[in-house]
Amino acid sequence: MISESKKKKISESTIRRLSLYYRVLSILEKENYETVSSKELAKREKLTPAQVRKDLSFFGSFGTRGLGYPVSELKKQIAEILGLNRGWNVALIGVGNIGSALVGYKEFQRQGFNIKLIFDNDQRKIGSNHKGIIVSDIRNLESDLKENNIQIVVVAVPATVAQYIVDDVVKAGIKGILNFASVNLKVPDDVFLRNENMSMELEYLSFALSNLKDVKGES
Amino acid sequence: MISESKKKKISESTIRRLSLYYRVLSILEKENYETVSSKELAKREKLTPAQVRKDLSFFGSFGTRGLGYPVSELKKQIAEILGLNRGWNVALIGVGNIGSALVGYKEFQRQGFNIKLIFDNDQRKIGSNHKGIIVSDIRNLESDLKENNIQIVVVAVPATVAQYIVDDVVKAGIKGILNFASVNLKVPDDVFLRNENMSMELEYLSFALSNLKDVKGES
DNA sequence: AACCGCATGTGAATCTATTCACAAATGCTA
DNA sequence: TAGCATTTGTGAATAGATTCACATGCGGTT
Repeated sequence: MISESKKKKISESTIRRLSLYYRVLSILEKENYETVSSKELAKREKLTPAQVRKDLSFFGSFGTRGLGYPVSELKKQIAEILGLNRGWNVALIGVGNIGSALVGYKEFQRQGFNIKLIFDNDQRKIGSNHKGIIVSDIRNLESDLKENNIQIVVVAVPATVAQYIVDDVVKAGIKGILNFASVNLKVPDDVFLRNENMSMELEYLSFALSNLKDVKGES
Repeated sequence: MISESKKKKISESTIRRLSLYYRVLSILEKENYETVSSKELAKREKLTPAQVRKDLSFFGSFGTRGLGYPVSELKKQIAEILGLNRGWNVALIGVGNIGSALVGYKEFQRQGFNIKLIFDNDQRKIGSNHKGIIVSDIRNLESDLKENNIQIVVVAVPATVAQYIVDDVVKAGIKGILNFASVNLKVPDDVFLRNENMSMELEYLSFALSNLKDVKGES
């Protein structure tokens, strides 16, 4: 909101680091820090101070020379940038292994992601109660998503059906999708799709352990 | 094993893309493709042909000019590079929401990651059976890890205790750790730590949806 | 009110990753 | 076996991200 002509494009890495800063700031706030330097912030997430300052500088100048950044204020600013304090209506599709875990995942609520609807196609699951939410029939997907003003959909269905599901999700006008299925989904250009590929990090470990020589480590 | 003096360091992005290639090749193999071009491979994971060729070229030359890459052979080669066909003994710590989901996550076994041990500190969970594995007492962590020749540990415990757990894991001589707790863990330089931060992707979506203008989308 | 120490904010320099572009090699066909 | 259509493999060029380095400005102190 601050700068009106922001034509600079922010890199993905910067955004991901904002998430990290946000997390650290939450902790610092609890530890009653008033201010924090880029040096300290960097140390806590194993980054460099210059990186921290550069990242933040894309969005404004939040610090005070000689002092550092005001913890609570900066946290608020980053929440604003990331859109975390507006609250998001989320729907989850698929109540299998991963789906069930996500329903109970506290971290999501904490960040303003509220799971409002859960879908499945299994008659035995439909109607059952998961943490206070009744599982809906996938056949009502499109209308339910619209009626409940859902903004983000989390897909946790088998890879074989994920594309069909996502096609329907897109039809319902959803613009943000988080996919846990291990498959590359096609969506229109105006839909944001992010993939959570849990095997990938294990495979990275596998590679690192198999090639100890030429690898640094750390995510 | 092929080249002896591989002093070139492979970038993290390249390794992550190898995972993607591996996934596509598995599918192509099932679809009975004999060969595949860098163009087709690229299309299936929304990358560029040059990127695919460059990535593979770091490890050798697997293709045939004019023809493309032999699907099964390349898949085998990538498995070798990533260390996927040797099989890994994995231990899971924490049988909460996420931990339970991971025990049943088929994708892991498929890639050669075999969960051999499960730990928890909750007396009600210890001794119980999860998909054929009896939950062990966290107090036996160090000895159990050693006795069972565990190579990779997956940490799915609350953020507040994750560092203590990891310290013990490191003491047991484990060199590969996958962390699901939302906290930055400290480990020695010779230990590979990867973080799976599930909120991060949602936060990215939140940012993208809040700033539709200056964002491209896609993970 | 002048000084000192500290830490930000940011252009410039460097380093890294991606893409380009083309020579080299292969299979196929006639 | 010669020619054509492909597609690899890779240096060189480009684009992008990170780090450097320092002028700038703030707070505290005397």
